[in-house]
Amino acid sequence: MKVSTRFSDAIHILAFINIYHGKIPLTSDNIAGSVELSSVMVRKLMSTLKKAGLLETKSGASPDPRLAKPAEDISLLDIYLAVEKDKPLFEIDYDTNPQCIVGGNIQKTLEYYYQEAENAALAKLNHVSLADVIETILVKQKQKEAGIQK
Amino acid sequence: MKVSTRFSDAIHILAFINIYHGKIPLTSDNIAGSVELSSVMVRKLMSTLKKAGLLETKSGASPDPRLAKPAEDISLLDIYLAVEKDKPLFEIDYDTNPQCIVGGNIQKTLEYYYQEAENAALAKLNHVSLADVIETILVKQKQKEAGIQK
DNA sequence: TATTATTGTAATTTATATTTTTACAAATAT
DNA sequence: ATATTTGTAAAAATATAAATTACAATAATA
Repeated sequence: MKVSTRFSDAIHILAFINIYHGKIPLTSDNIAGSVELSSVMVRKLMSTLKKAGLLETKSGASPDPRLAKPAEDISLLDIYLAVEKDKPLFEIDYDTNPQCIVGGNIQKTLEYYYQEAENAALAKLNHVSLADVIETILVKQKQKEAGIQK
Repeated sequence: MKVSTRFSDAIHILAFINIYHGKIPLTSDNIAGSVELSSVMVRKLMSTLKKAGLLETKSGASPDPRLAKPAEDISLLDIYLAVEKDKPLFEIDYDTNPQCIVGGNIQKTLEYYYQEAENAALAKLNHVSLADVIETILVKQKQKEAGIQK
């Protein structure tokens, strides 16, 4: 399939809103111009983030979206779970021959080991806040402006 | 896109070969019957596993594929890297507006944090061997035969 | 109050990743 | 020799995500 960049784009949207709040009108069109996504996709993602309690938005003219809580209190895991729900990090093939010893037991076996790996990754995401991401973005921008290549 | 189950299927194939070696003819067609995958896909995956040094195969009639080393010495990470190569666990949207502070710096920022999370997951996979997986499958099969539901 | 800008959401279309199918030359056992 | 099977490529089918189109609902403002 097409590769999904929902998670990456959701972080982008929240960082953009936090950085540009009060500086430019935060319409879905302006945000879409930075993410280079259709404004409909931006609104869909924002709707999802709103339902997850990470974002507050308004309908109609002069919208003014803002983070529902401080960027320090939003972890990358919060954002990941908001947009990916229970999508597994490692996919399991559930369409196997149940008559076979392997085909009949591989799913539950892999579920266990995959879960361990997934938990380790999500725990790391839980230790990174949106504020960390924004700070890193701003540092990289200053480095760029100072002519420092990395 | 269609969801890829390459990793899951590759583990299945290796476990199947290990368990049924010497018991039934290990043709790609027989293996495909357990994985419920086309025999062409099975041969492709086996070809990939062979190139990665995990499997030994023969062409022609009476093929006799076998693990290239003991199942204890093959980790799930070895298999993952063989079939997924450098495919990232978390996708980054590289198509953003480079003129924007966020769009111009988000990729390198996320690469860093995503890498930490990915490494944590892959480290867990590195601690699980194909032998562990096979043992778990055989235990689950015995439980099933004993009428124990889990 | 009428007008304008924008959101929120659904339906359709398009793009693209993955698997399946088809095909066949090459390899090997019998 | 013949039959079986691999290894691999090309084309078709399938699945999922994003883009596009459309429009009613909402809210600012002239």
